[in-house]
Amino acid sequence: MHEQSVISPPSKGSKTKEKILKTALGLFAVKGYSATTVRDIAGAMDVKQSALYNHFKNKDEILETLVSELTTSAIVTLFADKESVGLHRQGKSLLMSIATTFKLIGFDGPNEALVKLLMQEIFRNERIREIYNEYFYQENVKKLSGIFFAMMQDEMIKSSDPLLLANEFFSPLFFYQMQVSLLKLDKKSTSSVVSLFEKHVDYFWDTIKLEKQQTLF
Amino acid sequence: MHEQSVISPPSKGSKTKEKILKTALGLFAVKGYSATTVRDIAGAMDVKQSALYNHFKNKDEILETLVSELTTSAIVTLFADKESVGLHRQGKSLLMSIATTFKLIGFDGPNEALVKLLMQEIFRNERIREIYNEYFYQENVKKLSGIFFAMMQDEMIKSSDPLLLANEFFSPLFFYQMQVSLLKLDKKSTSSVVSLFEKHVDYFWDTIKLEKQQTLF
DNA sequence: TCAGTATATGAACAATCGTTCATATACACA
DNA sequence: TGTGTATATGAACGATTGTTCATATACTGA
Repeated sequence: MHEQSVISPPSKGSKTKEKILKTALGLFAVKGYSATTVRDIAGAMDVKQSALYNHFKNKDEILETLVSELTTSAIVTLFADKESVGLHRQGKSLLMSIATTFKLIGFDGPNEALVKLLMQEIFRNERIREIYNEYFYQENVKKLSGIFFAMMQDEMIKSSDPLLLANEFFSPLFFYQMQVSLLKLDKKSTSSVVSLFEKHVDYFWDTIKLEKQQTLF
Repeated sequence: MHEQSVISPPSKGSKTKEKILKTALGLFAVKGYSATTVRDIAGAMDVKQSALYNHFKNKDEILETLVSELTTSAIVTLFADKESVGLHRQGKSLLMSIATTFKLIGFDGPNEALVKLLMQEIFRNERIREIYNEYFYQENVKKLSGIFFAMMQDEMIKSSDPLLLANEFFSPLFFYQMQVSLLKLDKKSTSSVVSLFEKHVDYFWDTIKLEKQQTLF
């Protein structure tokens, strides 16, 4: 997984390049891409703007690099890589861990910035829409569908449309995460929204669970 | 409800001013506010840019005017003005009409553009966040809470936290509406998402409804 | 018809934009 | 230590930005 040429020393890694990306991400998330100038980015890292062009051929390439990182970012991978088949057996606690992942993203600096960047540029940048739709929405909803389907077969939850269930579980999490982002911008309290993550899982599980007998945990 | 001063002739209404707003809204929705130039707006209505300054003192004022219109726009008023106390008696059909309102906004030109403008600028514009939060989110969730509370008292639905219910009902609608907007940008089919509006109401009502003949205690 | 007001024009402005490039400096390796 | 490569600098560029303003045109009411 070398990001550059094979010849370049592996110990290097171009520290400045990463600093540019980190700084640019922070600014893009706050001011938006087109309102952020190259001088803004350079100024924020105490460097002249011409220096950036040793690492990126232009401003667009900075955005594109950040966007590329989205595909492997934590904000699109809600499930641990386990890929285990029996994942659904965890039942409610699996749903809770997914909800927690959603929640934590809103409180982790870099990931929070990525979400803000995504939300601001998704209406203008087709590539971002692609990544969002394919890696974030479709992929996760599909996985959720599979999990709910398996839960139905194992008679853990009531029988219904797994895809609908996946959407119904997913969309409030997305919404609550956005609410948290917005509240934090105005330094308002997020506690009431934060509690909704857990309440959502509680409520959701209560509505889908099938008690054949009392065999919980 | 005079929009201007009391002295100005009521028959007037300044046709160009409205055309500017309409044109600007369309461009802001597609390119974003800061990427849209005054020349873009003027050019789109076949006029020189200096002409705009007879109607607005600067570019910001155009945005501010559009933002002000948000408060009275259809996208924030999900409920008919009826303010009737027995609204909750409509039961499921009330929820369905709210969902339909959400759905239709995504297919009505001006409202769709307003939604896109709102979503793009909400992270940068505190005023928009205020309006969104107060008029759109808080107001509607509060009304929904009241409706669900009344439904509980009338034993139409199961007893639970009305505010949580309101959020659980509201957030998927918001999410699905955004999905439709995104799909339309790439001219993709929206039918599968569109069907989720109705499915959401069906599913949601099924989980909350209380069948009278059921024995409690 | 004419005066007065409202709107549109064309040209220009200062500021800022992204980008280039010759040059200076720092750094790695022999 | 010296040499070559990578990175940073300063200055400048052409283009574009929002905005102003004197002037021209269109429109209204008497």
